This record gives sequence, C-alpha cells and structure tokens, in this order.
Amino acid sequence: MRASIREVARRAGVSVGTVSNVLNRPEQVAEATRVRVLAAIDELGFVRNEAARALRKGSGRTLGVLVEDLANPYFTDVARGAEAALNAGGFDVLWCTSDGSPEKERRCLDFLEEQGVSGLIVTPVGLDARRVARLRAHGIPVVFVDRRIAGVNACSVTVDHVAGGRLAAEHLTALGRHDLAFVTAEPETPPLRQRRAGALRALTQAGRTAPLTIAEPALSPAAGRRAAQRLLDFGTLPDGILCANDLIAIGVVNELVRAGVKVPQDVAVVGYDDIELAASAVVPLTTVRQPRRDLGRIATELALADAEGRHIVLAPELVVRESAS
Amino acid sequence: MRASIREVARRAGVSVGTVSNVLNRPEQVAEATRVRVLAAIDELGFVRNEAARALRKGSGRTLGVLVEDLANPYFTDVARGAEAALNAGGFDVLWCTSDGSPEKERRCLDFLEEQGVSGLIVTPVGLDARRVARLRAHGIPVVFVDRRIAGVNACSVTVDHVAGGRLAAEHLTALGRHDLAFVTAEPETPPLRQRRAGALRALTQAGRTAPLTIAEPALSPAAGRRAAQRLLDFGTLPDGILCANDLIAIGVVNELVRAGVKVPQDVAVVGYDDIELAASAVVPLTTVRQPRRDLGRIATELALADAEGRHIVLAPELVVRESAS
DNA sequence: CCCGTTCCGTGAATCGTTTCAAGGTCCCTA
DNA sequence: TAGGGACCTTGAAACGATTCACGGAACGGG
Repeated sequence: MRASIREVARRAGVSVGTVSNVLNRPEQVAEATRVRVLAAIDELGFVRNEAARALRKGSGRTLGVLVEDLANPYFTDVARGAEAALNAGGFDVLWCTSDGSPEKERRCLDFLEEQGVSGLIVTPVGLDARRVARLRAHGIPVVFVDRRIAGVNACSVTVDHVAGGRLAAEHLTALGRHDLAFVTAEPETPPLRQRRAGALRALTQAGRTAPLTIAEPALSPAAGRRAAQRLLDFGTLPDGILCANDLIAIGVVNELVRAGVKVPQDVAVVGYDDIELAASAVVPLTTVRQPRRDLGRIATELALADAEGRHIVLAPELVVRESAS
Repeated sequence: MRASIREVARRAGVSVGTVSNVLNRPEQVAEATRVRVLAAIDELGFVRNEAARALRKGSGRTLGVLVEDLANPYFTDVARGAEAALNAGGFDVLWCTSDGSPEKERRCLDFLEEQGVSGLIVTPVGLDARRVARLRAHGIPVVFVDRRIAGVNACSVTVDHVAGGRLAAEHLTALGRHDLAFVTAEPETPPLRQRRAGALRALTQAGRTAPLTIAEPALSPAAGRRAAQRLLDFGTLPDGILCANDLIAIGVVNELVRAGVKVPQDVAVVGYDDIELAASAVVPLTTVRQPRRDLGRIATELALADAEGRHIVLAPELVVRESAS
C-alpha cells in the first residue's frame, strides 16, 4: 500500500541505510547515489513513516499546544505565534482544545502524551501538580501560557493582568469617569480575576468607590449585550465600563449604541486583549493589548529549550481608540 | 524515562502479551491478573507509546483536518462538528491550517501523511488531482469540505452557495430594494464566486440590473469597513448590500451606522454564514446560515466510511434579523 | 479415569526507521 | 608499491506494541 524505505532501497539498488542517509544526512551520500535514491522515492511516492521514526528516535518532532478555545481570537493568535516559532525550529504542532473542561483537558493530555510530543504548551484548566510532575518525569517539558497554577513547578509565560486592569481603570478615571461598572464572566478564571483586582486596586488607591460588578456566564458578545441590558434596566447608567475582554466589550458597545446611548460621550467602554475586531467595532474600542503572538513564541522557546522554573511576565499596553477617549 | 509495556509486565509478573491484552481486550484476561496489571500501570505511570502501536497496526487512530483559517469562526465550527463526530468514533484529530497558501497546504499534507492519519478532511487551496490520487493510493480517504476541486475524484460535502446567494438576493428584492451592491473578497474562492453568481442570477431573472461589485483583499470586518467607506465616498448609496460573509457584513454595518446611515431603513445588509457574532452585531444581521457543524460531521462520517465518489450538498437557510427586514 | 472444552497466558515474530561499527574503494604520498 | 586517509556504503540491532499459534490448567461428562 504505502512504500517503505526498503522498497525504495531495492528500486535504487542500495541498502536501507543509504536511503535513510539520503533522508537525514544527504551531504554524506555521493551525488550520483543521492539522485538515484531521490528518483526512486519520487517514482514510488514514498512518504516517511513518522511512527517508525518516532519509535526509533524515542520522541517525535511535534509539540502539543493545548488551549482553552480556538473560537476565541485571543487563543488563535497565541497559537499562531507558537506555530510560527515551531515551524522555524523544524517542529510541527498538535493542537488541542480543552473547551474549559478539566475532563477534556485530561483526555487531550493523554492523547498528546501517547503521541510522544517533545513538549507541551498549555492554558491550564484543572491540571494538577501530580500530572505535570509525571509529564516532566517522562521528559516532556510543560510551559503554561496565559495563566499559572499555584504550586505547580513549570515554566510560564503570562501577561501582568493586574497591571492591565490598572491601566484600564486609570485611563477611565483620567477621563473623569468615576461611576464605573465591571463586566466579567462567571466562573472567573485567574486572568479575569487579576484584571478586576488590578482595576479595583487602582480605584481604591485613588480614593474611589469599587465599581459595580456584573457577571455573565460567558466571554462572548452575546454575554456583553445581556450585561448592557441589565445595566440599562437599572435605570441609571455608569459613565464608564470596564470589560473582562474585547468580545464582551463589543457586545456591550453594540447594545448601548442600539439603545441610543452615546459611546464614549455618555458611557466610555474599555475592553481587554486588542483582538482584530476591536479596531473595527462600531465604536473602535479602547482596550488593553496583550502581546499574544509573543506569548506563543516565548512559550515555544521555553519548551524547546526545556528550561527550568522560568516565569516570564509580559507587559500589557493601553491602546486608546474612540470608545474611551 | 518512560515506562514500557515490558516493565509493566515484569512488575505485574506477567508477559508482555498479557499486558497488551489488558489494554486492548480486557475481557479476555482473568479478573485477578487484570487488576494486578492495572495496578502496575498506575504505579509506573505507564502511557502507551502510540508510535509503536501505529507502526505495528499500520495506521493510527487519528484523522487529519486541514482548514484554511482557524481564526474564521466559520471554520472553527466546521472543525468542532468534525471533532465531536470523531471522538465519538474513538478517533482523535490532527488540526492544520493552510492559511490559504498552497505551499503551506502541501507542507501540512506531508505532515499528516507522515503521521499516518487514516483519513483527511480538507478545504482545498491548491491541491491537485495527482496528490489526492497518491493519498488514496496510500489508503487515505480524502473528503473535501466547503468546496470541491474540479476533476479531482474525492468525496465532498458542500453547501449550495448558488442557492444561498439567490436566497439573499431574493430577500432584498422582496423588501423592495433594487439598487444593490455586492461586497466580496479578491481573489475570490469558489464559494464566494458561487454566492455572487447565485445572487446575480436571481436578479437578472427578476429583470433587475446587476449589482455594483466591490472587492476587498480580505474577508474581515476591517475589509467591510473599507468597502462601506468606498460606497459612502461614491456619494450615492445603494439601498441594499449583499456581503460575501458575515465578518465583512459586520464591518459594513459598523461603518454605515457610524456614518449615521440607518440600517435597515436607508440600507439593508445581508451577510452569509450566520456565525455567532451575527446575532449580536449592532444591528443583528440578516444572513444565510450554513449548517457548519453538519458539514464537519458528515465529512467525518464519509472519511471514516472510506466512501467513494459521494458528493453531499447541504441546503443553506435564510435567517431574517433586523439588518434586512 | 480419559477425553474434550474452555479459559488464560506465553513468547516470538513483526511493523519501518535510525544508527553505528565495520568494511570497501579510491587516491595521494612516501 | 605499500600505507594511510577520505569518502561511501552496508547490514544488523534496536525502538515498543500487537498478534497469534500454541500450550497448560481446570473442569465436566461419559
């Protein structure tokens, strides 16, 4: 069915070792032989059997990337950053999504471990220290991205979300907005909690009252719309809204605009992430940019270098557009 | 480093064959033995080496899914439909993205073939008949999804985009909109061309003039905004706009709303895909829904069944919301 | 008590590739 | 012409799981 290295060897009139050399160390093979072997490979449509190669070499040339949700552009960008860096290093990526479920996360880890990945990049959901220890014991370096898990000994690349929340809050107060609301998702993952904590800290340090917090069950535009509806129903609107991410912020802005509320004149809105959509929203979104591709790239480098106990924290950056200016 | 089946066998005091039986045919192993083996597996943290298994069995338990762009929610949903169906069948998915580049598509196919996938689901970009023939000769069934390639003998699952374009156009004319524009991307992939052709045919059949066509280099909200700007610059707006997909439509609507144009009163806008964002746009989007998860699911079933020459065409459905009503 | 069955477990062969010690040519130099 | 490199090529031993023909044990019926 599928030609093996042995048949290529027979067709080219050489030994299997030579074919392998052509594949892996072409410079050690005489020009004439190499040409003959390559011709045989082409004629037979030979494709290397990666399973056999991985078995022999002890580990593959793939890295596992396990993110929470590929429908969220934030993760897609992290993933792309990782992929670019990996391809440059001659590796390929095995993608998995946990969909936020510890159960599915476990299944994905099983899969990736069985596949013999030589490293793992994860946005952890329910991952425990024991599992990570086993992975490391099996020679698979683990790098956390976007968030860490307390007490687990693995590298991580994160963004300083506390600083990000602070940036957002300080921007709104600098604009003279003091009656604020914070829209987040429930249950709150650590990054979301940190953003809110950063904002809160900035406000209390400035002697302001804590913002009203509204939680919706998802991080989607639909959730944002519902949150804005709830605010509208209260009768009295805040003059500034901090959102846990851009998708929610887009929903909030859409609902406000629809209700005839002027953004930013009546209510200023700040998002988080700076996804591509943010700039082309009805009212271009002021937001806190995360260096997403860098997250992916650096995580990859740590994983490939099999680094120990390094924790990289990247700085977020405020991007001012019209929705809060 | 990583325990093998042999060490498990030694620890449990049985032969490797028995361990393999516990793993693959547990009912054929006596209760007491099985318990002992499972305990050994647990103590050693044994994980099956999929490379060895795949090598011996001749092919893995994975399917390759190669889509154009995971950042487009359309593909994410197709992908999810496929994953759900695959997991149900005991398979796992290897994701790849071609980013619309034939070169990257080739690399991904090489990768997937080396990995020994037992089937392939592809939104083809530059795939030629020869390559597909080779894949089939290697025992890998290929299923095209979203679009087909002329003259290539492979199963396909597509949506009737001509009918979809027609639905959109007829809806606008039924609303009394006769001065239309069509916003698309350049270069136009077959599905886009078909949508436009369907719309055009519906209009000419109704004795209407062809719509003005505007092409932008991408299928993004940013592109939609630019297209709308160009329309605004013309001075005289159409009263209906057909968009090649929802992402573009969202950009168009956003820009129009920003410019003070009333949607749908002044200009009605119709999208295509019915992605999640469509329903929570500033003006909820009237659009043509594609059964995306069904696309993924059916493609999976065809691939697993190793079907021959079947071409499934699914029907699109008009979803009327506020942007054109 | 013997034979047939059923139930479990064994161990060696096998998958396709990589690796490496060993051997073979050829050429250059002394 | 012998000796020594440099350069190529070979062949066999792994890697770890699966499979299967075979054999031992236990049991029941005649």
